[in-house]
Amino acid sequence: MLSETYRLLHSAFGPQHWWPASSPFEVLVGAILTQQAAWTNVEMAINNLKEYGELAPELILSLQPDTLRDAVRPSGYFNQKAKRLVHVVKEIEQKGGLERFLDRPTMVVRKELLAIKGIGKETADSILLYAGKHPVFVVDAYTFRMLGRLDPIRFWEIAARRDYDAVQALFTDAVKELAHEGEKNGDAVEVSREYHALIVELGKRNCRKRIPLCGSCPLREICQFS
DNA sequence: GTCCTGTCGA
DNA sequence: TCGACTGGAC
Repeated sequence: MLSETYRLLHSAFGPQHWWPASSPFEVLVGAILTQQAAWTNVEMAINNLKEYGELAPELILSLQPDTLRDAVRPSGYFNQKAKRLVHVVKEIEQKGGLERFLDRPTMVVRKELLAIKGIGKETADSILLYAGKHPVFVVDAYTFRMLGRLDPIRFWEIAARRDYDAVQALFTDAVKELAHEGEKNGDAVEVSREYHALIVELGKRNCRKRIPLCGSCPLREICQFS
């Protein structure tokens, strides 16, 4: 089911080459700024930050609080996000810097990320998958929505409950299948990166919240909602 | 369940 | 003019 969904999305939308960032640290910053915000707004915020220099831990920690707040303003929740950024960057610098922090067993890093205020499961998994190369699946609002519509009998409950772990387990199995289909899909990291990006694309193009566009949806043949 | 917030498109 | 946006903390 979810393997077929991947094939349909991939052949309709093509490779997404995510995350749109030029360094692991930029992924970290973007992962925090994109919480409940449109990516176009996050790009504005990141460009603002780059006005002050190379996007690096030292830059975040050297900016005055109100300067930082104004820079991230376009991404919304700017008071929270400015503080969140500083706190997260401090924590990770204390642990030896992002690269070294990430270069350890997946579940060890994940547990430490979740212990940092401002990082929940989705943000932690985004950082693991796109800043590091850890094979974890990122579940977001688009994923819950797609599942709840695709097969309400099976998925409505966990989607309505926003059961992150249950949904992640479903996709982890699908990713495992896809990664074992020879060379064509790539390994678990590649498939997970691509799959999440494709679901986001689906959420924006077709599986929209209020007015879904089912007529042109790549999943229309297997979706109960259409 | 509620708060936090700017930007864009229907 | 309003809903939606790759959530998380309390």
